This record gives sequence, structure tokens and C-alpha cells, in this order.
Amino acid sequence: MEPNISVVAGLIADPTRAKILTALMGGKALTATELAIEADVTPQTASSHLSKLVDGALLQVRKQGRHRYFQLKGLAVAELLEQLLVMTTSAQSKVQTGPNDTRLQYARVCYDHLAGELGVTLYDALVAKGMLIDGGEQTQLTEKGKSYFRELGVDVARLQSKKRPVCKSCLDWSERRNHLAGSLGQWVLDYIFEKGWAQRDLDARSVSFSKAGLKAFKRVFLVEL
Amino acid sequence: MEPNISVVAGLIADPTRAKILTALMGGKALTATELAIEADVTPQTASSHLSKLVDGALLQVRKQGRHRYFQLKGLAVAELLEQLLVMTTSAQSKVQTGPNDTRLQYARVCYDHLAGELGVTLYDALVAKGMLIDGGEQTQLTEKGKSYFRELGVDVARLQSKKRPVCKSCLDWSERRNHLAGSLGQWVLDYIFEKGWAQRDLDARSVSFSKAGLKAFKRVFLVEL
DNA sequence: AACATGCTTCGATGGCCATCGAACTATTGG
DNA sequence: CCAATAGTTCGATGGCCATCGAAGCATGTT
Repeated sequence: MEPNISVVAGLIADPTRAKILTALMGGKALTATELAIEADVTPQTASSHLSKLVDGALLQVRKQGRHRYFQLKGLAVAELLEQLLVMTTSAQSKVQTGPNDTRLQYARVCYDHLAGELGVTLYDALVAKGMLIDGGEQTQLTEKGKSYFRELGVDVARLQSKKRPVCKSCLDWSERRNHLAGSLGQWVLDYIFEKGWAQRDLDARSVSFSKAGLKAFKRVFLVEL
Repeated sequence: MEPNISVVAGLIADPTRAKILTALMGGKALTATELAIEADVTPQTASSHLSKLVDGALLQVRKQGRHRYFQLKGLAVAELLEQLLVMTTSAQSKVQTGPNDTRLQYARVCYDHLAGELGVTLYDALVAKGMLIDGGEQTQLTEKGKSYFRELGVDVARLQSKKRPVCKSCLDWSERRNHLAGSLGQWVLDYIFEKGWAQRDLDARSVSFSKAGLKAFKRVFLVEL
């Protein structure tokens, strides 16, 4: 009889747990101590929070040796958090955006795809070149786009057969504009790492491009300089 | 520096406030006392909660005479709540679905469009008849669908010109399947009330169809008996 | 075997906050 | 102007829970 929605909200409501969850939005699994440091609490406190988050089905655990790796439990959780971020950043005044996290704003991982300024630029470029059709919250891959990605080695048919949408726009909390999500968005990010154009930063959310990698990325994905 | 996301979550985290918010998901504005009754607390308590929700930009108020009407502040809030509902209902075992809220499960309002069993049936029927193309989270109105709704009096071009997507699928928390949202979904619900086929129930979320109204609805919108 | 590291459980402390009674303001209606 | 209704603020109470020290368990290292 008790409203279950408040239970989940209550899990996110604690500042320490919120820090843990946002730290995990990079999609990378982190250990209990790493999360304790990230959230700036003692290991005991973090442990208590983590078990609550696991019980509440927001996180999942993989035990490996003497480490316990935590991850967000599924896309739904990541989307919920992203939506909360959108709400909070749109609510407050956009006066100051501290220069301390410019790196995060330029290129970061949103669970499994590229976000930030570069993610938005990519999205815009694909739309401008006629690869994607942007329709507010709907996004569609055109025939031109399909053959383009096919040439890059994407098995478009396989992606389409899955339940997860191929293209999906995801509202960016820093840019407040669309970037590419969905299985195609995931593919692009994987491709970037695979080609060695960039690597994850230590904070697990921002992405560092090498000079050559950035150039190659822009050349391949049509982002104009 | 404090994680703002936890502030919003904290607002939803309290059971009483959660009750208030879900009561407002019907899209209808309710007065402070109505919400106090709905949430089963005294007016003082409700008042305190309501001012917090307004401060936190989750609700908006319209003063009218000696009443104060509360509403969800924008679609984003409604979507956030619906996503929370999806999470919580999918998380818990689907063993028992109490027969006490069958009415809610059959037909209810999800902010501004039709949800529940009937909403899902409508969506499926439109897809089956080739009016809509279902693509996971993307939904598209076909040419056939456009001319069909045009005949019913919908100004399709006007809807398409707006920023809000025309068709959008919205995951149903009770059925866990798609139903029609977006501006077209809103139009359908308005049409139902306009034609007098149904009316909002007192609890502001469930929708009561008259016998004739249900028949007419099914005839017009192609739902097979 | 002995020590180190990662993580947990237990218990005590302290702070925050939901709740309601009482009293107050504001609007409407006769 | 008085009574009734809608809603508020204030203050006291009580409960819940985040936090951390201390101790414990488990795994890995030498």
C-alpha cells in the first residue's frame, strides 16, 4: 500500500547516494572504495549505501576477487538519472557554468554513448548531412544514413532486429540539446575506443581524445571544423 | 556543490508528497484540501508539502478565489514520475494485481492522454491497421494514418509544426506496453471528452466510459471487439 | 603462517524533518 | 458585519537515518 515510487526516489534523495549514482553514469563499473572516495565518505558509510542501492535494484554487483564492482542496473536507471539531471539543470539559472568541469562538458559518456558538446555536434552534423531525421524526441535513420554506416561496418539489420531503438535522441544536461543515443550511439562510442581515438578519463565519465583521434573522428563522422 | 538531483529526488521521496504527485498525474488541477484528503494528512501538513513542491519547481499554483489549484509543472515532471512508476512496477514481482483498482487499470489518464488497458488496445489497433509504425521507443504516423486523422478533423500540419512530437509511445506502468502519447494522444483524449463518450472520475485519474461511448470509441478508433 | 587490503556488521550519536494542535489570515456568503 | 470555509504559520514532539569508530570477515600477497 505504501507508494513504491517514493522508495526509489528516497534512494536517490541522499546526497551521498546521488554522488555514487552519478559517478556510475559513466557506465564503467567501480569498486566500493572507489565510490567511497568519489562520494567523500568512509568505506563503512559507502558500504551501507551500496547495499541499499542494490536492494532497491538501482545497482548490480559483480564480485571479482576481493573487489566488488558496482554498476547501474540497466538502461532504465541511467535514463531516470539523466532525466533528473535535465530537470535540475533546466530549473536553476544558467548563469554560471564553472570552468572546472569543461572537460566533462566537452565530451563525456552518458551510460553507453557519447554526450557533451562533441556529442551534440555529432548529432547536428549527422542531421545536417541527411543521415538522420530529427523529429523532436523521435529520431530516424535515413536510407543514406543506413548505407553510410553500413560502409563503416555496422550491421544495420542486426541492430534493427533488436528491441532497443537504433537511433534515439537523448537530451544533454549541459548543452540542453539532443545527442545520439540508442544502439547506434553505443556503436559510435565503441568505435571511438576501438580505433584508439580516445580513452576514458579517470573520473570515468569524461572522455579524452588524442589530437589525431579527434581529427580522425571529425573526418569520419562529418563534423565540420 | 551539493548534488541538485538529490533535492528533486528528496521531494518525491516522502510518501505523502508522492501521493500528492501521483494524484496530480491525472493532469487535472486540484485544491490544497483535496490533495490533503487524497494523501490522508491534515491540511497543515499538506500545506507544508505543497509549498516545498512549488519551491522545488515540481508544481505550479494558480490562485482562484479562496482556492489554490495545484498542477504538475510541465510535461517533464509528469514524464519523470511515469518513468519512476515504470521502474518500481517492473522491479517488484508481478504476482498480485489487486482487483481494487481494476478501474484504474482499464482506462486512465496519463497526464494528458489515454493510458491503461484501453490505451494499449488503441495503440495496438492503430499499429495493426497501418496508421502507426511502432519502432520500440519511436513511433511514426503513416500517410494512411495522417489522412485518417485528417478526416476526423485533426489539423495534422499544425500538430507537426509544434515542437512537441506528434506521436510518442509512452510505456504503461500497469500493462508494461506502449500506449499513444504526444500531441496526437492528447487530441484523442480531448476528442473522447468532447464527444461525451467518457468522463473523468472523481479520483481524477481513472476514466469512466458510458456504454454507448465505449462502443462509439471502438467503432471510430478501430479497436476490434 | 603472517600481514595487508577490501569490505562488512554493529552500536552510538546527532541532526533533520514529517506530523499535528493551536492560533492566525484571507476570501466568500448571507 | 458575522459566520463559514480555505489555507497558512508556529512550535513541540517523535521517529527515522546518515555517519563514523571499532571490530570482524574474506581474499590476496609474501
